Amino acid sequence: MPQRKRKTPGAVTILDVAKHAGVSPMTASRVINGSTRVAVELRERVQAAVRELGYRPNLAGRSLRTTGSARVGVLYSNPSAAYLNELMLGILEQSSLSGVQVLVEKCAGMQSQRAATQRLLEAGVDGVILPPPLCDSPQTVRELDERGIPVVAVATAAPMQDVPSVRIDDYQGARAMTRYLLDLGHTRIGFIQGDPKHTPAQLRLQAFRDTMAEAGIAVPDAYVAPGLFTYRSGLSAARQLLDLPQRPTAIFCSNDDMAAGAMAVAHGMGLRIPGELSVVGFDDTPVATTLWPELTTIRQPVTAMGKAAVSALLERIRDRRAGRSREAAHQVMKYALVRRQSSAAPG
Amino acid sequence: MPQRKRKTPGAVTILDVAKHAGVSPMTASRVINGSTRVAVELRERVQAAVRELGYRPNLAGRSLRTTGSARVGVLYSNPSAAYLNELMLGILEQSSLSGVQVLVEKCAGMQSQRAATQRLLEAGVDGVILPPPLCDSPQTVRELDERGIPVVAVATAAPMQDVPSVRIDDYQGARAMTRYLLDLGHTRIGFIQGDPKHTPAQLRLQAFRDTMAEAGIAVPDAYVAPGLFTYRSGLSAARQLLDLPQRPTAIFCSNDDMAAGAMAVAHGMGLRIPGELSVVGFDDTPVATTLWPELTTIRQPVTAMGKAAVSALLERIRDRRAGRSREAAHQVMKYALVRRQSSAAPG
DNA sequence: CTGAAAGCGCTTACAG
DNA sequence: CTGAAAGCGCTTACAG
Repeated sequence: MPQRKRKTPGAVTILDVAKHAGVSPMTASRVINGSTRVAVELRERVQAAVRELGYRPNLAGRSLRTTGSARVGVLYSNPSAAYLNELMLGILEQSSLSGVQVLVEKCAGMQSQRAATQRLLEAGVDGVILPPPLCDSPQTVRELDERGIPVVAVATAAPMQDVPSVRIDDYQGARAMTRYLLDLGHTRIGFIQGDPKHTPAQLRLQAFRDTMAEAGIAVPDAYVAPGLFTYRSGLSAARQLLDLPQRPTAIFCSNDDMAAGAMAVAHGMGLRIPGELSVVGFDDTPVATTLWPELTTIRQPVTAMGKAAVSALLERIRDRRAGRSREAAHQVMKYALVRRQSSAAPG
Repeated sequence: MPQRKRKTPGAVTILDVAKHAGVSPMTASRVINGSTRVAVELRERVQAAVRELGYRPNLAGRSLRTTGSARVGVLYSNPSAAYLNELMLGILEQSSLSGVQVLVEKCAGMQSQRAATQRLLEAGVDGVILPPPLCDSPQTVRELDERGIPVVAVATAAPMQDVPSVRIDDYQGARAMTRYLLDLGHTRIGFIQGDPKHTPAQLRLQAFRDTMAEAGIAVPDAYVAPGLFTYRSGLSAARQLLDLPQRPTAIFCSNDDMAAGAMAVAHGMGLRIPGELSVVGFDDTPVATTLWPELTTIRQPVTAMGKAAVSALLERIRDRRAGRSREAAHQVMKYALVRRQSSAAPG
């Protein structure tokens, strides 16, 4: 007999599992989704069948039934390319897992932001993810909120009460980094600020100041240089700091891109890193490991945050469709201080 | 009446469109998918309905019917983090659009590669995407092929006859870059090779040699330094080149990461870029715009290549399921020479 | 605790 | 050229 009915390899469905285990598809579904209300024996038979058949649920089928047809928008303005890349990786990965579509809109300035929001709405998105710095724009959040579109803010340091957020504790992270430099023996520590409109930037600076004050070390005004999170702004800030008569022995940059800029300046001036100058960053984007020496920084689990943002948003969307209403969840992910070769005790 | 039946915003289905246009869902489907076999009048009514209702097809529903349940594997070994990030972005984006699932496996060395392949097969993937350098591993390709798993090779410079591939023309790209440096007036041009096991690396070197030869300029052996596509290898290669008694006025690096390394060395030696040394790269990853000065490089549309790879693989999978067999398609994407600030006429 | 029925949104055959 | 029927794989109510 010609193998007309032969399944393509890998096309094991939940019906195959059910048949193989001698149960109904429903029972198989319950086991696979971890429902407790299944007899132990049946559960084990289903689990065995899943293993033997190599079953993997088809997410298109699942999401068609559960989420219905969800669409998630991402509205961003001008974050670092590397940061956005990593975040999008997480967003797309989770979207694919959850079977939702992703629409991305870029905007620059308030006017183009209204237009971008409009495009997202016309495309029928059911919720929007706001990466920094838009996560801190009350107008943006309000505009979406007024139209009944759920929002999740990513990496805001000042989460709004009723807007779910995914973030790390920027204050504690910057505090840990400052302590680390102090413990190495540095006392003349320069700081390059991030974009002051961006709440994490404010918090990182505050943590730096507080930690220095607690250590009883005065920070001259000239030791805190303005920056905008861009490489270019890191360059000029570092020049400012390194041209001081009494220059710092360490520079704490509010992100990795600015640290890359600071390193370039130091290299240009012939300063050895970390021998004559320690440079540390924040975020741990791919740039950190491309630099030489590799950058000591605070690891922010950006990809995981992207995934978490999608999950949080979907939960919000489902609640809304079901007419439920819950308090906004604020997820604080773990940061990590990653020691690499760009920092050492002062020479 | 309580709005029990009210649709959630954005949940416009093809049935809504059909009703609004006064046709059957099938006719609506045909119009939406661009079938020509529809009367002009009906087509226009459907198109109007799509516009007015803001209809967007639900891809989960579509893919459930068309692709069935496809799963795509990505098997990679050790490419640059930035390169892989960009590629994955394209792969995930297209997968989400096509409603297919993505499974990613990393391997290092032959043994772990067999294990990774095994895991992908057990997960029931219907096809595998091979980024560099695995795209050039005949063993890997053969192993998958023997089990009847379609493969698409990304960024191989030596596409195998019967394995579909997505790539740029590395030879022409490297040729264009070499010409560009020659046209600027450079004659002492150093070259940092990529991993010699990687076919694009071979081709880029060959193009460099050929173009120099055509220009009648001899390339001393010492001007071609070995590298492995890593930042670290770029560092030592650049040291080698810049320590020569008669050092080059320009360095052509086989990728951006190595160019970043070369720049660091130049900065460390106090060489001004591009005044005293031009540095150029290849790929245009995010690193290129993070460096200072920003890097002149060959733009490879990596994200688009990721999308194209998924599409090519899906086509292959569908053909296979339908029992069709076609010749393997080899897609050559456009590169672009991006002039930035790291290159200039010799000082 | 278990299962038969129905349907998520879409498109592939199959009739006209 | 157009449409009624069926089904992709899964899970949500609804009965027992």
